[in-house]
Amino acid sequence: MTGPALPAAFFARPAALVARELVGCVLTVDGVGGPIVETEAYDPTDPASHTFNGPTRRNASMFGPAGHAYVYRSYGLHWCLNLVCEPGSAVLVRALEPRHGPDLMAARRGLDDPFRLCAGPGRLCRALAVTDAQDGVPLDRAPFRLTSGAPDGAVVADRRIGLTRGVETPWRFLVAGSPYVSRPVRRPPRRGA
DNA sequence: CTACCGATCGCCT
DNA sequence: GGCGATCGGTAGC
Repeated sequence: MTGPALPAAFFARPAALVARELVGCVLTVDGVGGPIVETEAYDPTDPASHTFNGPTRRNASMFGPAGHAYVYRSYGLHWCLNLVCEPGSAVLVRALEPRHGPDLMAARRGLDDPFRLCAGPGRLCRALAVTDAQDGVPLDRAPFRLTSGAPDGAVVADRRIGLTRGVETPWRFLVAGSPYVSRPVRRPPRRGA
């Protein structure tokens, strides 16, 4: 795991672009993590986004500087990690390949299956020990490390998961055929995509 | 394999 | 007071 950290300028762009390019990049927290295989994009024009109705206490980090974390609690139980892009926009990190520190991840998750360890935003945060303690924290320094990398296969766009609004927006990006994603592609990739 | 359900709580209406 | 960018267990096909 070497190379420079992704700069803030990488993030200060439309979330869908950043989400697409983040697939293949290597994310670790205190050295634990691996290559990102699945992301989702959210922006303020999107009814599924936490920022759709403007700034609130919870989403404050999403209106903060690009290249910082936005961590929120989901369903009162789980933490979910986002990477802040343009104001009010962010990329949800949904899955990664548990390449670095798999034993620690397995211990934190109480489970052994490498294909389930980080397959889903809540599972990933549990495995990487991400909580609201990281909300608003910059991504270019400890405990985070985020470096560029090539995806292990073709990146395809698909509908996002678990939404009731904005369901048609194809802003989920994943490595086609990867066994580490939370769910396989629902809608086949369009030719040329 | 898919489907449903309960857990649990901060946020917003 | 209702609801959700989820997960894991259980039931059923």
